[in-house]
Amino acid sequence: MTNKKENILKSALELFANEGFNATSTNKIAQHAAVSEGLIFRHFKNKNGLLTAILESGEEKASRLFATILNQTDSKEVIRKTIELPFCIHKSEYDYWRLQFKLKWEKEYNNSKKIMPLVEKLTWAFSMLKYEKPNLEAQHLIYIFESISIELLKGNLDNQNIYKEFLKYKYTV
Amino acid sequence: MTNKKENILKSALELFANEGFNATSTNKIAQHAAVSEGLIFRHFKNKNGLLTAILESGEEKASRLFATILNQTDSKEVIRKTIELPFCIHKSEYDYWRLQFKLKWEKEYNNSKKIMPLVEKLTWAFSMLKYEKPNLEAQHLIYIFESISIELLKGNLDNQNIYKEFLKYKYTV
Amino acid sequence: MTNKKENILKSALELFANEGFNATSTNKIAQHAAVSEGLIFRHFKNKNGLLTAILESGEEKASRLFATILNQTDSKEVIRKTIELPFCIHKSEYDYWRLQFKLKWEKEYNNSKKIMPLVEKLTWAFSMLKYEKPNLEAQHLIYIFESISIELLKGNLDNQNIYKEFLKYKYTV
Amino acid sequence: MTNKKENILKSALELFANEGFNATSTNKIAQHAAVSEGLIFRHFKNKNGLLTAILESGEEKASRLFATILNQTDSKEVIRKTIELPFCIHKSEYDYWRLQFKLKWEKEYNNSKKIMPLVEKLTWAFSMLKYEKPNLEAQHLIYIFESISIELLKGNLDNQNIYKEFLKYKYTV
DNA sequence: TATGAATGAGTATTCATTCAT
DNA sequence: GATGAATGAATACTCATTCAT
Repeated sequence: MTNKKENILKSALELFANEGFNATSTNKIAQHAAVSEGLIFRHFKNKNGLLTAILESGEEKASRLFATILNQTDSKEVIRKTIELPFCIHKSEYDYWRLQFKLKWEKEYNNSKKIMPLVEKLTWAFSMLKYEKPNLEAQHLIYIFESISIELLKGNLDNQNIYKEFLKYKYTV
Repeated sequence: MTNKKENILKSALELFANEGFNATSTNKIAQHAAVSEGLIFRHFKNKNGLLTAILESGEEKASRLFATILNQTDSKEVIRKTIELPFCIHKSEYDYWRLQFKLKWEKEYNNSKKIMPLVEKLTWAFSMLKYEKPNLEAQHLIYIFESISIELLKGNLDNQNIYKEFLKYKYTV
Repeated sequence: MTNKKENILKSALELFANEGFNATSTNKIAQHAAVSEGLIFRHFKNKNGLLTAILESGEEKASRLFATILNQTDSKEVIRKTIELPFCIHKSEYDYWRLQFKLKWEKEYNNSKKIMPLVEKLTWAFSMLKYEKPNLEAQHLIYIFESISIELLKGNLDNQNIYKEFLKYKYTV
Repeated sequence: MTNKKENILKSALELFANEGFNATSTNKIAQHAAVSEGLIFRHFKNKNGLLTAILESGEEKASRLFATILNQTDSKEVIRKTIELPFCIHKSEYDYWRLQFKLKWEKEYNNSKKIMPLVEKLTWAFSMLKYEKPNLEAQHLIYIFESISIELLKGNLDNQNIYKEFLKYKYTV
């Protein structure tokens, strides 16, 4: 991938994540990436193509993140890793995830099915640990997981570490 | 308030909530409300003014919703009401709340302080019930509360009732 | 004439003179005059009608101004009065005259014929005073007259009094 | 400069000069120049930028015009050249100058200081010629100069040549 | 007489996209 | 691969004007 193409992807990600897809003009992206506006269309066909490219290039990242949990064989470890996951995301990837969460509000991009493997793994973990209603417990933890993520991505991290410990204590992991 | 003005407010709310603020043109709103585009600006000065008007007219609704919890004197009842709150919202008000949640992603509209009274009330409730870390428990429940709300507003209500009962059971309320 | 109608005329004159006819919206006039926009159209049919009304209501003023010169029987006095005329205009009438001068640049309103009687009177005066080319002298003085007027209306009155005396000295009047 | 950019400048100058800045819509300019409306904004940022570009591109023209007088070393020649200047302007530049004179009525564009060097040169010339009040004489001639210019630009050139000779005779130049 | 709601055409400007080079 | 000129449709917003009350 050429330097300029990558610049476009980076700039677009940053702008889409912070200002929103619709509020970001291709002109702004071009300026931010220091390339001509035409180049965006040469590389990505259109603005939506650019968004798709960003999302796809992040897909791998996302899979790798989940994989660390899905590969776990110890049930307690599955829960612990799930709780810790949002805190492990590197700041440099916040833009990508902020964009993902924003897009969830648009029907076309609401790919909530991606989290299903994690739900199933958690269900398995909770059933191993003899929780009464493992699937509801899994859903419960996912909800908490999502709220933490949102809070972190919005920059409200005040006492999140204390809360993380609180959670681990609650689940004795 | 004249009929047409109200039409504009209704149409705009619906469109902003479903398509997003930026993605909704004033022209589209006018057509949807069956009024001239100019009328929007005569009544609300500009597109942002229209958004503000929508938000303000919903403010009251929101306060009333929270009030039912904040007035509670029984600690268990506070928790039970909090869990049930998202399920009590009438479908006709979904648009308003969906808009609110979408806007939380824009810095200018992130009024996360509005929920503070509820956090405090929950802290009080948990401390009354001798929970070890009442403020963390409050934050915890708020997180769950927000995730449920998001899920409901997005239309994923499949087994939410079962989950609600699960939660009430968990908190023995 | 009702109070409100007069308010409209005054406000419109002020705004037309200072911001220009095209740059002044009827809305602005209405606000400035503290009346409803509709009233403007009730009284003057349309924006152009308002301009016409202003111009007509000033016509009389203008005629009276010129009359003081045209009635003169002493030739020297004619010249002296012509030189002094621009300086005699009351500040409160500057708006009217500024509007007049601005409109001269629009073909439709270029009524340069209004000054003809003055040209003729000056020609007469100069011929009485045995000037070689009285009609050219008249035209000459009119040019000076107009430049002074423009300068005064634009607010460049620095040393205009000295210049006035200089002129009177030049014409020995 | 591309062909189309120049077309825009030419069309805008013509329309601004004849119909006025406010009365000329960018749409009209685009049609007149046979380009898309968007191109105006790509080249000049906004309507005001277009005006500025026109004015700047004429600046040079103006300087060159004045220079022929300012470089003069013979005092009589200075006066003669000043009198003749308005008559030397080529018809093709009338639009530019008409625009300049119109804009003088708007505060933002009233650059009356540009004529100062000419005033000073004339003062010098009149003092060389032993006129009693050289600075007032300079101002006087400038006033005449401006009135002639206005008359010519408005198309009232009937007997202007006779008047020009009259002036030269008056100043014996 | 006076208001204020309402409109349709118009305004400057932006946008995503195309294309010749 | 990369640019920059060019476009047409859209955008938020303004305007003069009408009309029912």
